Amino acid sequence: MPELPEVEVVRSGLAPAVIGACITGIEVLDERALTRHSVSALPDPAGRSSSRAADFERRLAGRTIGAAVRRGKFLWFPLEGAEEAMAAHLGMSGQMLLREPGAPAERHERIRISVEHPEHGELAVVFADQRTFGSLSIDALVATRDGAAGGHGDPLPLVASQAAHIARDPVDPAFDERAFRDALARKRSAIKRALLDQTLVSGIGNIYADESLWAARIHPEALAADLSTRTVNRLLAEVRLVLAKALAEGGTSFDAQYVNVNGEAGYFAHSLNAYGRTGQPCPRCDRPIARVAFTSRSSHFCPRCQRRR
DNA sequence: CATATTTCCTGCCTGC
DNA sequence: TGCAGGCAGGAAATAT
Repeated sequence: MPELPEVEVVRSGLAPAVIGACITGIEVLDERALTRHSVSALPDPAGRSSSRAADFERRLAGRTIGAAVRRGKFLWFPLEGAEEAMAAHLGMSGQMLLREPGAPAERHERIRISVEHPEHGELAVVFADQRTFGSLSIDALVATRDGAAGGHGDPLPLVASQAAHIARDPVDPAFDERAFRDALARKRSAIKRALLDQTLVSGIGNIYADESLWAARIHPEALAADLSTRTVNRLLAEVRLVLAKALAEGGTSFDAQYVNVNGEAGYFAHSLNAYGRTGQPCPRCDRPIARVAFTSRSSHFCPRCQRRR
């Protein structure tokens, strides 16, 4: 559920609080929140335990955060004086919350990182995650293939290794539209599946895929390769409009799953035209929105506005 | 090689 | 009131 707009709300909310802050404490309450963290190949100089939690804590303690960066749904926080970053993926239900030092544990709190900011003083950065699909990690920073900035939030051409294999997102100035069109032309799968393929374009999940296809009047099961260049361009334009509008409204919140760093919900759920509106009238033509199974999830679309062609 | 399916997880909701 | 089953789904792993 946290897709590009929601992750960007988190990034921009965290940025002023953590950039320039020194990490003074790390508490790993649930090691499942470190499933994507690889224990360093280098031996611990002090010969301490090499559990995920111990390795994560050791490599983070005393470090200063230099930036807050996002590509698609991936976040990372470069650590000053190191070729690595703390990376974060919110998965389905991950939250990053800013709390006062000593604040009581959040429901589903997995990791707490205490920081000391030169201007804002002490703060707690809390990673909470109900469904545990999200995770934090220490990640190497690697050079970008195209030499452009790694993501939004840092001009350096470096990207967290976990996010290095995914495509840039559609709001990235260095997003390669031609490469995207060419990749779609070679795909034998449906356009909906292609929109969710983070190696083609990143940041889009089930909600914004359905909303973008509705806006562009494209059937989710239309074959990607069948779309004309003009249609793909229209789709990209609608994707960008939908993402920008959702960001402006603070993201989509259905329940307490997605919230900003202060625990507040976004408003975009009220602006959805197709997603989750099965049986309700299409805002364009009043025909009931249809729902079809799509792997283990659903696609929502208007059978009149979105013809398979 | 490309594409499709399975897996991880918890909490809410529905139906019996 | 209880409880099984369905559903939500990002991305890596596994299967076709």
